Amino acid sequence: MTAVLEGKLADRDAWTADRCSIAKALDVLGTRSSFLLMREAFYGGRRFDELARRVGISEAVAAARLKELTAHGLLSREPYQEPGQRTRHEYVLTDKGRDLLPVALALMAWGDKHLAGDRGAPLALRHITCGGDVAVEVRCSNDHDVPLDELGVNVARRPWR
Amino acid sequence: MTAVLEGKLADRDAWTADRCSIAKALDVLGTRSSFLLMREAFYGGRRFDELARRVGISEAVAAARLKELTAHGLLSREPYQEPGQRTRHEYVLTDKGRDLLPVALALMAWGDKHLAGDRGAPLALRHITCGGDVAVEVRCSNDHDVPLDELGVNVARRPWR
DNA sequence: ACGCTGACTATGGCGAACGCAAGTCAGATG
DNA sequence: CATCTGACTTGCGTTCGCCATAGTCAGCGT
Repeated sequence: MTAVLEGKLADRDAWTADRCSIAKALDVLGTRSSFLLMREAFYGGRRFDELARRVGISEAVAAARLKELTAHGLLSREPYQEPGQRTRHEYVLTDKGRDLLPVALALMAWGDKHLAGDRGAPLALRHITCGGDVAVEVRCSNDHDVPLDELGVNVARRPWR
Repeated sequence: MTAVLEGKLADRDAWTADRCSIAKALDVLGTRSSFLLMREAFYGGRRFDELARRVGISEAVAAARLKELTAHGLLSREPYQEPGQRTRHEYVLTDKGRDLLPVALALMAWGDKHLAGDRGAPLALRHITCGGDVAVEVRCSNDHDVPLDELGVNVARRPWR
């Protein structure tokens, strides 16, 4: 009951996962606090102290993580000004950051299913335009659900040059 | 461009994310090495030294992480015996571990899109029963794709008692 | 000019994660 | 019985992530 390694990959000793995108992604989102800051960004958090407080981390750590996240391009630091206030900076999601949504929701769904206590999932997700429930799915281009044992893994065809 | 917080959640200060399933999931999968061990399990890795070597971590760390992962029920430690060999233990995916597939694939997809170098994604995923390409999607029960700004977040209706 | 507030920066300390190197232990093999 | 191998364990030192406290700095309001 695992994925099916095809082609060159069939010989497990002939390749290493050193270019693995999962590993690279984990280098960027290495820490709990980074990921939780992204969660707050999804929920609409923007201001420095608000983000730090909601995630429950010290300001020093928040500053460090936000610096990393902006350096990696997941958030951008934008100046803004409320009337009668001095100019400040807010942290807003970039496209790159927004593309993490499936990761966040997949993790949430897994936690809901396997880690939530007696009270079940704390949050419910809804598609606001149609009211349907929202889920993360592994699907193929012919609209099948793909379970692990039907998942084939290949070396990508090298795009020429 | 964020999720839409509905109901009680609309007042951001009236709730905390302390029961957040994302945070709980990150407590279990807190470290890079835990997650990469799960990746290897998806690829079919089972034996201790094989897992440690492929992930690129020391045996001491592998032992510690595998102990955590089995304690949390993501892997189970099963005895097995190859002919002419002594009995050993292998680490196999449980249902709980297998359910992490969407998380792993979502992370891989994100890395492929945003972190892969010139050479693009290193691996290609295929549905072996139909040949279609595989992707992770955020979808609603009426089969719409759900982008972030159409995602409504509510307090879950408490299942009675 | 002075204070206030939001957004940080600096310092010190702790525990967790890790690598490396060495040691243990069980059981099949010779 | 001695050896060998896979599966760990132990010990040590380093780095990393984090907290707590205190300090800085910019500019709006008075």
